[in-house]
Amino acid sequence: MTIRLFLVDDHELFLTGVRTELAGDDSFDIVGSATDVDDAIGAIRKSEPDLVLIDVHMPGGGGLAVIQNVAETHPDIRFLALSVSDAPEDVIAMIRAGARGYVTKSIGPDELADAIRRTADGDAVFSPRLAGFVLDAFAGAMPRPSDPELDQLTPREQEVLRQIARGYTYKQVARRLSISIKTVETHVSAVLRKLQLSSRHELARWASDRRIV
Amino acid sequence: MTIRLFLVDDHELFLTGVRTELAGDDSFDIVGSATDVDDAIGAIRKSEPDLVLIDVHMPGGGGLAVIQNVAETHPDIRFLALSVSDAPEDVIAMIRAGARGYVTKSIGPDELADAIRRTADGDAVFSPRLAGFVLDAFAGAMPRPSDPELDQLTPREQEVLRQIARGYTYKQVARRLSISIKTVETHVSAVLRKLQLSSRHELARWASDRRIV
DNA sequence: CTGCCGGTCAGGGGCATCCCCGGTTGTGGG
DNA sequence: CCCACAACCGGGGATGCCCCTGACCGGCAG
Repeated sequence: MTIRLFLVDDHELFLTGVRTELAGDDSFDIVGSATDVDDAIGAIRKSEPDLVLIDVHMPGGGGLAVIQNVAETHPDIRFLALSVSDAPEDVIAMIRAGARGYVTKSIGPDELADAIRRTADGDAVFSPRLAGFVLDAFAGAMPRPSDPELDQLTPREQEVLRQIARGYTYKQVARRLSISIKTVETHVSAVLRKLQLSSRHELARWASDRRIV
Repeated sequence: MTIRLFLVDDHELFLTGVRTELAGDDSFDIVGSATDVDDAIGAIRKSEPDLVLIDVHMPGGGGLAVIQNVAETHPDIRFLALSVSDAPEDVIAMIRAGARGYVTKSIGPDELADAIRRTADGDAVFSPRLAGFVLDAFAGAMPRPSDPELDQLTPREQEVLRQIARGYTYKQVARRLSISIKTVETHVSAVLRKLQLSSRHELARWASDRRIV
């Protein structure tokens, strides 16, 4: 059984690469390709492929827009995301939109062919580096990457830390959390001591380094 | 006269795309390719191509490391950077390292062929979107992007701003610049007023947004 | 010569930050 | 039952931050 494949990527050269590499394999039938979001949506609806290999970053909304549009009318079409990015935000966004797999462009031709086959079969395929964190992210209601630095803070201290990192003064934090200024000071002192920092400025840096906002 | 070409990209599929698209054109002779930094350096030294088409972002130092290594022994080999990124830092870094051109991967096959030919001829080739800012950056000894926000600050105020943005206290800034704390306060007040900000926290954010460090 | 501007500095006040000390309440484990 | 701990709340003090007013100097344009 051949897999009817559709390719979407705004880089023509990359498109050519995939097309060339998969040409020798007669288990694939490339029924079309597109280099921008609007073309992709229209052409996929017409050609009704089994699977769409789709780039994440494209002008006009990216792969996200394509998946969301096509899935409304054709929920049976599967999507395999293919991107240079291995950023958690991108992966999460694509999976949420409905992509059944996500591989980075550093993948080799053989692994790509295998990934396509397995995704078409119903598997969820991820590049090795991504697999771990995707499982973390979705296992049991998002139990966070568990930072040992952050874990030594009590829940309330973490809450105060987030507010301070956003630039609020003690007074503002107190009002937002409905506690007294003195309590905020207590928590901040504890946070600074536990994290070996000495001022709210360092704290703000520390937090932004860890994307806590 | 055929151009001896060497390809470097950690994405095999992209490599295939370029190779396939350029195969029909007999003005190019692709003498080799590599998918990582170390292989590239060795293979380029051996094959001595006229021009190297090189990816910017790669594990192990990226295209930068390749150019810097090869240029030491083979200053006659030209480099054309090819990247998904159109970030100024990347462009500047590659040009400084010695690349003779920089195009993004969204380029079409025909334009790529043309860019290679022109770079080999001695032209400096840039993707249209990049051309403007590259000229800005290098015109007349780097006269800064001249931020109108920053220009309304006196030189001394800008100096103090940088120190504050790095997280130093007034006292520390005073010592570092060999002036009194009161003078630092005066400058900071002026900066905050001119930039319509109200605290050193906002100032730190403002500065980090503009990469002033 | 007279302004004007950039850079320097001082006093004083208001508030923010951070630390020290102290305290109460509630929860859960030995 | 007691102890540890999280969360809450105080006083007081040292310092940092930010603003205001006012001042002095040197250079430069009108």
